[in-house]
Amino acid sequence: MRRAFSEQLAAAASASGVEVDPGWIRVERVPRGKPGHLGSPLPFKLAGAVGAPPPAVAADLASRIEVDMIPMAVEVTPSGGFVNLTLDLREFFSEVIGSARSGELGRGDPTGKTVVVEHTSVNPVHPLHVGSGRNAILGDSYARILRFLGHEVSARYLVNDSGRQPAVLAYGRSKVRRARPRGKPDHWYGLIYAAANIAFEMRREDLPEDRRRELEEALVDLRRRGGEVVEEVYSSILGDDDPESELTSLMRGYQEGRPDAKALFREVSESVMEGFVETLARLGVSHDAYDWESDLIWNGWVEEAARRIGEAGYLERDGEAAYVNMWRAIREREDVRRAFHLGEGDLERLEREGKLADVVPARFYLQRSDGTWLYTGTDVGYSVYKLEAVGADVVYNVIGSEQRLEQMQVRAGLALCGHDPDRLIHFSYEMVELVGAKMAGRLGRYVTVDEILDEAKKRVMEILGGRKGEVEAEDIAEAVAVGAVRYALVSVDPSKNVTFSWDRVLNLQANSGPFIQYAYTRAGGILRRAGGVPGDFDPGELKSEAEEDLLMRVAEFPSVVRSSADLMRPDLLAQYASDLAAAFNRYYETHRVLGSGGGVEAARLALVDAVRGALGSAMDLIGIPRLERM
RNA sequence: GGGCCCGUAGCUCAGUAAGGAUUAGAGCGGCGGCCUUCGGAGCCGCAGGCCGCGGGUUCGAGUCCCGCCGGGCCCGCCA
Repeated sequence: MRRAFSEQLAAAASASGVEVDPGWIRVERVPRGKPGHLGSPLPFKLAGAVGAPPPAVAADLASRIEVDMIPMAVEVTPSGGFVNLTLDLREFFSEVIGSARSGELGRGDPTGKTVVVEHTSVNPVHPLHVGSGRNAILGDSYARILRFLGHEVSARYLVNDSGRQPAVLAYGRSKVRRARPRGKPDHWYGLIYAAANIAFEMRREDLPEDRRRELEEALVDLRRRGGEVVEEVYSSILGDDDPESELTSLMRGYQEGRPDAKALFREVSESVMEGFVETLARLGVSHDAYDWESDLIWNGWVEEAARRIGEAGYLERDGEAAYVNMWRAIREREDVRRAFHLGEGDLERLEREGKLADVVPARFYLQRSDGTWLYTGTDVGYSVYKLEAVGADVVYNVIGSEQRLEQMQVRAGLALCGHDPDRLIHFSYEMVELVGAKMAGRLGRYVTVDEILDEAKKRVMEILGGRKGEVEAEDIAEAVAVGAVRYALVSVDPSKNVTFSWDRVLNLQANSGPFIQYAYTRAGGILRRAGGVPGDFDPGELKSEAEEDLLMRVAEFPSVVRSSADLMRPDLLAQYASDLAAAFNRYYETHRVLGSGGGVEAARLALVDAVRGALGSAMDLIGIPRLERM
């Protein structure tokens, strides 16, 4: 309908001598007090070209538009410099309500496109913290959104088990072979990893004094949390003759598939992953597949990628180490320039200003001189795997903004393997900071997703008091906690850094997950007490401003879903859900539904059901659990 | 040093993608009401803003362009 309106506007414009692209025309909701329902400021744009003042242009355009060609439209009126469209609200509402109630509003037909969303992908060396939580929740929400729009979505987790970090953990683990994990495995291994990592860093000869102090502080905290095990890992690595080369040989052994290394690494990584899966399941985050980095190496995908880059003529060696000659590639190939988002002439400009090295490092290393693969190398292999083995048309990598350069390098690698780099898209988000300090997994300093969920749940239990049976209270508290945490992490624009605050995450009032859940249960409550919604109703009975406003918001749902997908902004849906919940609460305070009688009651029940449908869909897309009672 | 991102009430954030019909909106915190016929995890009101600063483009700029200031990130044979 909006499209039909745009097309009519474009046709009218062309009749008066100006060609415009219908997609370029803005159509928005008309503010209160102005005529019509949808309006466009197009006349302002055209005024210059036509040589007439905007109101005259508006009148001219309005007179040329064929109202009959626009579904559900009754009238077109000029209003100042705007052209406004009046809808047949009865027909419009009847359609919106119908599709909102069935949950189909905004859902896309199958597109036949396969889309990979890689998200979470935390190295299995310490528990999930708020930062990884943001990734998991953004990624999971985005996967849900794309699925809703009709794409075949495969959500995937890259288990990074072959790099230096897992090797540090495995090495630390080897120092306390007999110890049995206590508590949740990812938390226990997190302590070992941090202890080992600190030991490695402490041995560096050029360690600056302030860094040493920081490490010592972290160690004190670790000892307090982990006791003997921490101490043993730390002191035995400090006492080793040459832990660096042992680490290297361990890593090489694993990448080559040596049985002893394999047993050690897999034991460690698999236990940590068990902990992750448990936490992610609590959050309602799911993956269709876990791809192990080591498998990609053993199955030859990584080697194959390197081979193709070599075949293309851009793989060079520095001893055993292998790297891509990026400058030559970017000079010679348009697709590699595109991988770095460089347009026509950008390269020349960078070269002229001597800034090429600042934007594009000359060498992109795939392999170390000891023959082991770097993360960057396996990532190129993985990207090829996603396109060829998984069959993705497009891949979204949900990865922190600090990996922006690496992601462009991988895109370049993909181009050199013969694929269009634009099929790999970096869904970037900024980091979560703690108030006083930065989070540092390597030092064991983080706020974990588990403790946030537990704390949120505890607070909800307090509010629930004795109101519910114990089992029911548990379930409700868990669902509310999940809603609170997910909302807190999904509701901020991914491009902004967020400072972690307990107040924000544990907020149960307006502008929160629980606020949305509450509005949803209220709507459900009305419908439940009514014992069903009459099949027949007349939307003409919905006459008040609040009702019109509420329905217009429901009607906006499809375009919000579309925007959140196109812009990679799941937060738009969180905002939408919160606004719709608030509008519903206001409506609830001022309009009695049950007992309003006859046709009015039937229409209001249908409206409530429509709100419940749209709100429920929005909640599903950002993973806020629907609750019937709370 | 260079590149990318961010800078809106005391605090946490919407609004910037496609500049428009507002008087720039929420929440938290503060103050005051609704002392609950559909569930009060709610609703209503008050106080609180040179939209970082300075230029420019435009009929119109929080939104676009340029410069500056402040914060974050990247520039590893780490991930």
